[in-house]
Amino acid sequence: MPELPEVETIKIGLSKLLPGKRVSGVWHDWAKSFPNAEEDVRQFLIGAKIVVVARRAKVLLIELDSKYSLVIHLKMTGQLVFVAKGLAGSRSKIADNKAQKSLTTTYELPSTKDEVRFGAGHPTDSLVGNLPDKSTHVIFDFDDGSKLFFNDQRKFGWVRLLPKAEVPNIDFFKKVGPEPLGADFTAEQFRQRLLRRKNSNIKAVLLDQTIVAGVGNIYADESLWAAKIHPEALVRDVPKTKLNNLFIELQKILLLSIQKGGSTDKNYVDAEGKKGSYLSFASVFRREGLPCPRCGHTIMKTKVAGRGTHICPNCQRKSSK
DNA sequence: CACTTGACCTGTCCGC
DNA sequence: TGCGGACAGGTCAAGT
Repeated sequence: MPELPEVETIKIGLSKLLPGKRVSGVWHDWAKSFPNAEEDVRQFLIGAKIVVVARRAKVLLIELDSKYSLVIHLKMTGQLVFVAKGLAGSRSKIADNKAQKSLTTTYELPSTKDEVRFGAGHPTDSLVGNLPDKSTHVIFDFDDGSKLFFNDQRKFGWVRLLPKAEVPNIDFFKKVGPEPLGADFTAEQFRQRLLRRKNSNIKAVLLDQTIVAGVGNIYADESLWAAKIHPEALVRDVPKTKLNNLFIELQKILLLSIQKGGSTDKNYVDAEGKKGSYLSFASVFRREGLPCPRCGHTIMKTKVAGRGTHICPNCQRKSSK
């Protein structure tokens, strides 16, 4: 679920917390979460100091003062939570936590759907003190006693330690498209890139990371609603003015979401374990059955490009001029 | 080659 | 109450 605004929020948070800290230990319990942990990590990670935290698309980059960087993808349910000295559970508690299910419920996030949607304000629930839990798969220890937890309920996400020079050469970075909020990215470029897949439905194209980076299901649905485009419309059939408008709306939505700390549906939290409040501003996402904020028609949920898709059937006509 | 579907995972929710 | 199955959706691999 972390899309561009969520990963950006984590980046902003970690940028205030991590630089200057030196890695003093690393633990992991799931090989796929940290594929090169066994051979390289202790040798190349321990003792290194964090220099800078950056983001590209939905990927986080933690640059070290050695020739290595940590490259992290949270995929659907990944979390990266920083906990200051003394506030986290001890590492020896992991076994207990994992063995005793009851312990994991102590921190369980409330079902955020209602709370976020109906406006409890910016939620401040924190995981501090309850980590690690059974979704914790990697722990970094720092020299000042603080820790960084990589949690992932579904184990789709991963952490990699790569030589800095190799980072731009991994398949994902070679193929990924431009940043939608990049200073030099224009509506014209956006339109031309979408037209590379002019025979596909526009939602599939927005989700295609090689066309534009960082857009996932939430912001695809929200931006298509804002621009009044049906998600199944073929790119070639969408008028130029609407594609230009889609660019503007997408940028506005991404910026608003970053400002609100991202979207928390179930799992996402920021670097300090706090949830984001963007979903309370969402117009269609996870709002099926509720009235469209623009015209009052009932929002429908369908499936497009293999994804759950939310539309206003009145605002977003399939055969719109 | 363009495009779609399946696999990776596990917690949650729905119907029986 | 319990259980099976559908569902969630980012990305890569495999299939059409």
